[in-house]
Amino acid sequence: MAAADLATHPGHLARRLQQAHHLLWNTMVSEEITSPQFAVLNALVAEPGVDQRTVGERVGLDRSTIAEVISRLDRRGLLHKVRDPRDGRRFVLRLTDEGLRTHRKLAVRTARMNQVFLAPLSAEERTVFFDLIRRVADAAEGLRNPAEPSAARG
Amino acid sequence: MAAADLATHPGHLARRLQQAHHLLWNTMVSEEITSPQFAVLNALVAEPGVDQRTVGERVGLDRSTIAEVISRLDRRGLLHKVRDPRDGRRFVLRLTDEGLRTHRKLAVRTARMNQVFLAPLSAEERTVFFDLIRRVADAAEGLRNPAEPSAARG
DNA sequence: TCCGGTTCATCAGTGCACTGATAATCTGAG
DNA sequence: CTCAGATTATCAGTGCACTGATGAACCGGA
Repeated sequence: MAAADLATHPGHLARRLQQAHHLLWNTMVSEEITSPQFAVLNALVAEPGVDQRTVGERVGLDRSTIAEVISRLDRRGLLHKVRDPRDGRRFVLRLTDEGLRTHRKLAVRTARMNQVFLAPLSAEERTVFFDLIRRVADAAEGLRNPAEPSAARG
Repeated sequence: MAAADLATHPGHLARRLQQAHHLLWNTMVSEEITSPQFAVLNALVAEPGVDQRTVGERVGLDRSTIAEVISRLDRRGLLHKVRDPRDGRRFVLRLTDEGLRTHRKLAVRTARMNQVFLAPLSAEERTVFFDLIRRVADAAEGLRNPAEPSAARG
């Protein structure tokens, strides 16, 4: 078995794509707030008052990672984290004014960055790009929980 | 500015794609050797005796990360790292027999995993998938070093 | 009321990934 | 030969990401 060509390895391409994105993010969006952190702010704009686990589900982060991201946002004063009076296990999360301002500012820059990032592709290609990646990612995630609704479609 | 739909954010998709890959890798290839570690082994099969920096360049990892990955492979006895007698700054890297065996074994499993990973796509779509990702990643990396050979084609 | 099972959050451990600073080494100009 | 600048590797610091183990809280049934 000789050396393989990494250019045909989707895992390697996925990593390169993320690195490329990270590079653009740092230069065009923010050096303070990372992309996952923005995703959390965004999720809390859409659903104020949800708990940590739910936010993790929305943005695709596991329980440990989401805990760290949220604690950083908390330390920076971008969100509040208060115990749910109706369920002592949960924390209810809500953006502060500062968090809301930050989200607004970064949302604009993020849109600009996405334009630059996707500039090499035509409008059509972008649609395909999203579609293909989503299909591959969805399928792999589906393998994790092997068929929940067994009665859904015989 | 309301909440954005992350499904149209390439950065978010890139992260999800990598997570999906990580999941499959762990279950189908190895829990010990990670995908970046395999990439390093693979690079050393292709070019035995190169230095650390060059390997990093081949697999797309920066100087710090490649140093850590290599030190882990070294600790596991998968490669040798000896000072270059002709240049005291460098280390010459070479796979051990164990490293070679590991690469052979994982190369087979990696090929199988890639089949499963790409199963949702037709042969045509896979070509497009690779092409689109590569173009986006290349373009973003190109923005980092703005035009090296200024005299090449003026 | 108590008890078992589930859920939410945290902690410990490991590994990838980047930047900026530092030290050792090499190289070329003088 | 000597010094300045470039190159190679390391270290410190920060942050994402996962698993497995632990503890607190909830919920349903006996």
